[in-house]
Amino acid sequence: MEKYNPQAIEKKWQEYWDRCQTFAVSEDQAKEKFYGLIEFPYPSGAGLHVGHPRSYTAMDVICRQKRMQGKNVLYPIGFDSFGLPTENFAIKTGRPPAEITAENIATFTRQLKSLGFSFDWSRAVTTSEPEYYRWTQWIFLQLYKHGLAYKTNQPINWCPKDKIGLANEEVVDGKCERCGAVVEKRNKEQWMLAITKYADQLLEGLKEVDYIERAKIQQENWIGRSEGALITFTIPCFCCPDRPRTPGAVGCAEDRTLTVFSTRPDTLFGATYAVVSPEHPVIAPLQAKIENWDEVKAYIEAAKRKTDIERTELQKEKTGLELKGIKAINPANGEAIPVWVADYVLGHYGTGAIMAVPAHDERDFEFARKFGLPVKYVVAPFFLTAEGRDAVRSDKPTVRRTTVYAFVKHWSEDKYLCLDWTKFGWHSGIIGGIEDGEDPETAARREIREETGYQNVRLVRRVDEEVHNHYFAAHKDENRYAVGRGLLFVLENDEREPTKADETQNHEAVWVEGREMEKFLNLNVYEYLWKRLQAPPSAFAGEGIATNSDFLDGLSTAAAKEKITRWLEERGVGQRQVNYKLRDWVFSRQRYWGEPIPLVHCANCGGWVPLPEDQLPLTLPTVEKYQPTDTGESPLAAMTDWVNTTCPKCGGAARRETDTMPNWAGSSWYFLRYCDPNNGRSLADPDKLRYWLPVDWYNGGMEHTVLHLLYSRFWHQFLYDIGVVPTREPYAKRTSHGMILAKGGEKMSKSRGNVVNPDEMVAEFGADALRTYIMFMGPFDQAVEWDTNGLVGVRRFLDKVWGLQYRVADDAPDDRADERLTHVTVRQITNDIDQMRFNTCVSQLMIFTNQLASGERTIKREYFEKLVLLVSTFAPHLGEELWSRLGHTSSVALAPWPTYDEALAAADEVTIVVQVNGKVRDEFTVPAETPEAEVKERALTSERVEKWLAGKEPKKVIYVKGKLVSIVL
RNA sequence: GCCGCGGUGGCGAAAUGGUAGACGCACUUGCUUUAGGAGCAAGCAGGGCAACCUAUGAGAGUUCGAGUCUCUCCCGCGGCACCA
Repeated sequence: MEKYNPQAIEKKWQEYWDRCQTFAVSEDQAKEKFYGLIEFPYPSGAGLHVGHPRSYTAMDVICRQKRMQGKNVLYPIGFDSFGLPTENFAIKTGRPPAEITAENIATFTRQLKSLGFSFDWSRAVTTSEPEYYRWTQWIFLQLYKHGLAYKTNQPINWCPKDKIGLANEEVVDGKCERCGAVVEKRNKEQWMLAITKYADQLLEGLKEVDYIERAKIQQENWIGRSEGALITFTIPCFCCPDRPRTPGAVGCAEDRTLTVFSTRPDTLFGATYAVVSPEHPVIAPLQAKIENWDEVKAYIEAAKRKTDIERTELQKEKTGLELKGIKAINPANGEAIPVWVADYVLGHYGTGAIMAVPAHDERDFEFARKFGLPVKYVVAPFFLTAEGRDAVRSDKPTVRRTTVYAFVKHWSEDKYLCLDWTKFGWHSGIIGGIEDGEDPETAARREIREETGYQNVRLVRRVDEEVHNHYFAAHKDENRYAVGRGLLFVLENDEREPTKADETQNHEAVWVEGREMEKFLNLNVYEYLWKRLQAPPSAFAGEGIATNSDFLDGLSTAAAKEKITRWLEERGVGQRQVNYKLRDWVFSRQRYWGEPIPLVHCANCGGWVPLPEDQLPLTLPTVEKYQPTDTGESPLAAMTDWVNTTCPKCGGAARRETDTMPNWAGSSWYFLRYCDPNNGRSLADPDKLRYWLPVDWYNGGMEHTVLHLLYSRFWHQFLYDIGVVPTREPYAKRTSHGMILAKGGEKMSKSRGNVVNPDEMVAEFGADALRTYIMFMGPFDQAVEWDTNGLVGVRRFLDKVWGLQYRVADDAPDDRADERLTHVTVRQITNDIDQMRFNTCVSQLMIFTNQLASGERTIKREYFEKLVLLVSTFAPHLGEELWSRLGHTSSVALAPWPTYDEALAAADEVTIVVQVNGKVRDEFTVPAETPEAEVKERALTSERVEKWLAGKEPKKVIYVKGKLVSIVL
């Protein structure tokens, strides 16, 4: 008997796959295709990380299964080879990035091949190769020609020490990733891609794809769509002070306007001040009229000087300043409100100005409290009782009432006077109607006296907003629409008069402990008011019914939004507006190691001229120094003979663009190139794209679910719109793997010295053991900690599988237990792979193997063959070796996926558990098809159960087929 | 603060609302072995002599029955972070 020697067999089969091109595919119309994709690696100098094989093995298992199930499987690989680490290494060593990249790719290739992935290596792409980036440049030109690429002055991250523009990814906590200097904002001309034009499409497309929920949510949040309205306030002139402030009226030519964006235009009547961001253009022209200009100027300048770090640190405490002498006229009611400047309002979102509604926005509320600005409630929380005995009845009239809801605290103890309505099942505080001419406080005092007899109360606190409540009042046999106010009193002493019988016939006054109140109260209005009175004052940001809002009164938030927006539009002082958080994509990098932007600037032609497509690729020239120049331009800018060129349009002198593209460019379309990697005429042949697209299943890291996914979807949707690709969405399905952490739950990193090297693991335990262990570690989508001991255990399992080959005998006797477990296992693996439940797959394979290995017996060939087929997806080299030893001459990767029979997987006997009052008291085994009555009878007559029955007659006996009998006494 | 994901033995973890802890690691005992990160057999949540009892972050609820469903809270991780 030979020993399992992974090092030998793994090498043997890797050479076999290379030689036979086992995994090379072509478009085969007769077969159903499956396109599995993993994020291609960035070939860093550090080599492969153990995190890479988690994703690659998982997709490899899936692809191997699909292949065995008869699909034409494309599982490609490539290298995302433009990037900063290589460039930084080049700057440090003076070696050309292309050379460094080639070395790193060689290392990665060796490492990837040593792990036995079923990649189609013949399709490998490298983004830094001119044959590849020729098409990246081509796509850019299409974007440019369709008006989606433009150059603009844009603040960028500037490192004052390195004198270089930094990409967002290079800024960590507001500091330069490399030198630690605090990053400044500087304006620089930048190429931008108008991804915001695709915001709605990108959002819409998410509905038709099968992405894990959190990836969708993150994309939605990033796009950040919000619907609302632009509302124009007037900043009136000073020349005609007596002019009446008619809402929406056209005034003097000296009037200025201030337009704000709000998602809650329904709260317009609650706007008590307006705020502009420090960079808002309305401020400067008003300089002469702002009485405290010096102060304002200083504030604005201080805000400009603040770095990102300071802004985030100072976030807790809001600052701001009133523009004294300036007022803004609310277009809805003509009210003049103060205008403030504050940096809690962002210059780049919406219009850079807001109407502040402190009653209904937490941030405005906080600001208003700090600066003593008024708070006006215009939305009332609304409770509609739709179910139960208090549900509004359509056959009864609704009566409108104004009501007070009062809580009365005991004079010394923490308990409250409440009403217990025994007949109606209500638990409330003191409640009563407000009579004509009464204010809520007087009404509450009167009700307290009438309903409880207590005489002396003192008002402690009131809830500012109205509360609306629509319910059926059983004691009056009518629906009530109650508009109420909440008040909290404290009882001063125990002076009490007798109450009239007719006041108290329905309810009884009771004392309830403070901590019991939440449980005691069972009417939603009271529960709400109780919580509101316990908590510190705050804004009510929810939806409800408009109040104190003139013609909006009584409307729901949705209806009020609609009505006010139309009203504003009719008067030309507002309009519907959709806003996005998403901003255009900064596409320039002042770097060397990226795709050159194929444009030239021609003074004669008056601007940018694209290179003709037949002149692509515009190759990256060889430079001597990779160091950025003093001006912060790309090293390319120093190459005058490259920069100075002729204009393709007019033939005159022109200058090349020296910015390069960001790292995201090449990875935004690589999955298209895989479909036709050597095409010299187009980025890929349309027929091939039509065959392979969309990607059926794309797995990658959570860190790429926002930017990479969004950028590549944007490019793809654009390419769809111009007819280059056949599908609107690139990826039909997207999943994500959890990270592999070092022992102790830390991230693996060179500086911590806790990096696990896959090469060492392969050398010691074999690639198959490593792959299987990585799949066994834990749930695929969760972070897991590395533990080499676990790898030892998996290696033992593979040893055991290996050993089984010597037990196979064609004359082995039938064994029902083996047969059943074979079918159960095939069924489970078949289903679990698709659910990415790889850890339970491996468990099941272990259970199956353990059973076959148990005892001293021979095993049937059929069962072992099925085991080998299943194991081959996780441990392909071992699978191939055993498969060939079983006498097969073609690759196990191309063998048909094993089948199972539901009937043979079913148990012949089942264990029935007997519960008495929910506790397990006995169990017994019966044939699977035993009738219910018989099982119940056996359960009820079992000796152990009878002991618990103690002669009592069961109230209920529940039977769950094949599982349990539950007896309720 | 908001959003998302988690919390189960010494550890990684299993468990269509139906016997909690499958499978693996570590550990213990025995056999075998010149040796081993080797093999085989048995044990392994806690308490109790036992019958049994108690256990899935805490507490309530729904249910004949809850790790699983509902609510409230605590803790950990990840993302966003004044987005009007």
